Amino acid sequence: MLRMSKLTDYGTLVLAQLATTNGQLSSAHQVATDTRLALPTVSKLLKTLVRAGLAVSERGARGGYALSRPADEISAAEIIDALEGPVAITECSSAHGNCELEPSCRVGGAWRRINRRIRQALDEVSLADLQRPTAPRLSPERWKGAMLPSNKH
Amino acid sequence: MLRMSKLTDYGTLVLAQLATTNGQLSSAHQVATDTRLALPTVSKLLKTLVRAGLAVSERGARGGYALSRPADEISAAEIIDALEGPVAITECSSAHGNCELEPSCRVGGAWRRINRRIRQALDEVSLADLQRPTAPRLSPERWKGAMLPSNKH
DNA sequence: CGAAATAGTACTAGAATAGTCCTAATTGAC
DNA sequence: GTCAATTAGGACTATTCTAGTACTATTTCG
Repeated sequence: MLRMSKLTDYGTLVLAQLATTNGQLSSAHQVATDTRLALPTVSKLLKTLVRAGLAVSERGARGGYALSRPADEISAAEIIDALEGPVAITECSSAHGNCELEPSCRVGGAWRRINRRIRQALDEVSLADLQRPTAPRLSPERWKGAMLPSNKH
Repeated sequence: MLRMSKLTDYGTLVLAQLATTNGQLSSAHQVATDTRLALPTVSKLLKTLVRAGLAVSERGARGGYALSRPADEISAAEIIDALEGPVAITECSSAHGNCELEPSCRVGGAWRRINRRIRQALDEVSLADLQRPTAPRLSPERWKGAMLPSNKH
């Protein structure tokens, strides 16, 4: 279905959450609560995001995470790159040499063009754009009402 | 990595092969030979493509497969739809109601917009274009801007 | 009838994904 | 200095998805 993994999706939520704190540190626990995702998952994602340079962290008792840059300087493409590697709809879209069929493959070039256009679309959208709701924004009170019965995981 | 499955990739090769026969029937065996893919795999793909309406088949001793329409009337989006279901980079990109987080999700709308653009890119490319790796038929200017320096193939 | 071909479906093995858990390192507070 | 809170890193497991195979039934030509 040409889709991102769930973790990438969750990672976007995590980043969007960090974008709301205006540079202040949030603990993994805090982020997990706010996004309603399981703590271990959020923790894993945050580590990955730090390693990818999209977030920064501070250790210790009052440590936590924050965005490494303003939300409008982080693109959707970067987020996907960070969480699932380079965008490539076919295996041969990004790198050469892995495909035995390549010498006789007549369609590779076109997929690469399509890939580039997808990449372009993802480059043009920033985290700030992702955060910006299209529909009227829901108030925090409304979210509480939508709280799930059991947030186990 | 935001990618299609291998089968979709192979399916494109299979369709591209059918597009070379000018409406004449090819047996699964023939297609497998020409594409260098395994026969059972090709066979499975062809069945799927027929069910999706992209190919037609004729049974019996001199049966085989052919495209259901001219190659320039089959879009990349249709091929992906046929082989891996609707294009949807996130689970909530195509349909509502499956995501528990949706009530509190602030990024869904934006992913849907991105999804629409990707879909658009895939709609604009036909099987005939896919087959034509070096020279896209429709307005070459459209592609030139996006050309990267090291674009072999 | 028998050979050649597609149709349909069920199954298996392997890979990738999602998620959890444990231990170490770091920092602030008392 | 010790304790508690927190991130870092990695190992591990369970589950889901994908790719590929196999088998049986059906159709058609000669």
